[in-house]
Amino acid sequence: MSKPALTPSNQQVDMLLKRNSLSITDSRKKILQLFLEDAGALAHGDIEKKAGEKFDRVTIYRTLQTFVDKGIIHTIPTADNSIRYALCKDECSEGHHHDHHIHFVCTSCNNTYCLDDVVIPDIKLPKGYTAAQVEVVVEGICRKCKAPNPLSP
Amino acid sequence: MSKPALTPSNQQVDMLLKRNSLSITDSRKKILQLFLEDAGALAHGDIEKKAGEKFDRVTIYRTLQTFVDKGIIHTIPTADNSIRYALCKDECSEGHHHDHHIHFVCTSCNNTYCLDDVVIPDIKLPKGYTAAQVEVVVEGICRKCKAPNPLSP
DNA sequence: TAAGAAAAAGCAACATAGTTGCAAAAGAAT
DNA sequence: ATTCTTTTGCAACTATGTTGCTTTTTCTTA
Repeated sequence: MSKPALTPSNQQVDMLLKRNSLSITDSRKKILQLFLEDAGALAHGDIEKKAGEKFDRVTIYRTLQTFVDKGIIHTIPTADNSIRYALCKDECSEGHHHDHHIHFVCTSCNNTYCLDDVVIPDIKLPKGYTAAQVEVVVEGICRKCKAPNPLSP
Repeated sequence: MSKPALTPSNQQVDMLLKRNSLSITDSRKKILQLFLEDAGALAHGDIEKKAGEKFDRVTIYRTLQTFVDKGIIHTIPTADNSIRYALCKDECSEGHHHDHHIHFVCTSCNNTYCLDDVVIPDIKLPKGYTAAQVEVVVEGICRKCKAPNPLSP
């Protein structure tokens, strides 16, 4: 079964905002809903399009920044110079992100997914280097885009 | 032994350009020298500054793109939405990059280094996902910034 | 080494992404 | 409902990157 894109209830979204001491506004609700509906990651541009020209660009920028600050979403580094955002898991809190999962960018559909179950392996650094955070971005073909080849399992 | 920042000879730079079937121009020589002198990675802005306002912005963009196309430099993904470039090792060729090393971003000096000796470990993806390339970016404190003799500010 | 062909640089204009200050509007609290 | 606070939208601005076209430089070869 693939994840159905069910619309999150208004209450669900409101609760999430309240839990983070954020006032409930149209733009925050709409943007948060977009994240909850979408399995992948969203860039500022995606949101601008999906929100249907309802909100000012600046509002979207500020809302995203607010969500990042609160630990609701996190940024994903990409090679193509566009910041993408995805929902954080519950362990994240204000000013304290724990993104210990890898990010997968599909070169076919151009979506970015958080693979929460894939653990980042230990990286042994040379002497003198201290790691604070490790980001792993894998490029390739995602499950959905995998060619419908009848021979492959 | 650490890499001394010796100025590469003109011939050395010219050879490198010729080997890649690139005509030898002032901007290409200058930019290539900057990469050879610098152990870390450079962003477009860094080059613009270091080149001393000698070249047009567009020329720098196009030169970097040319170098990437030829496999002389490669791009490094960063979280802060600025593309950085670093020299490729010899295995890279036109249209065929092999960046199997990790990238280290120092949060103190803000430099990016290619740690060529650190091998990217195997990442086991969920069923259905196919990896074409894996990018690992480690944030932390680099050797120079940790060193007891703080020479740079 | 001079002349023509090809490539690259420079310029201008445009496009996209992101930021800041401020007034108006919406949300929260009483 | 009124006040206070927060957020929004607007305008203007900066930074970053791209494209078309003309001039200059480099390469070729005679």
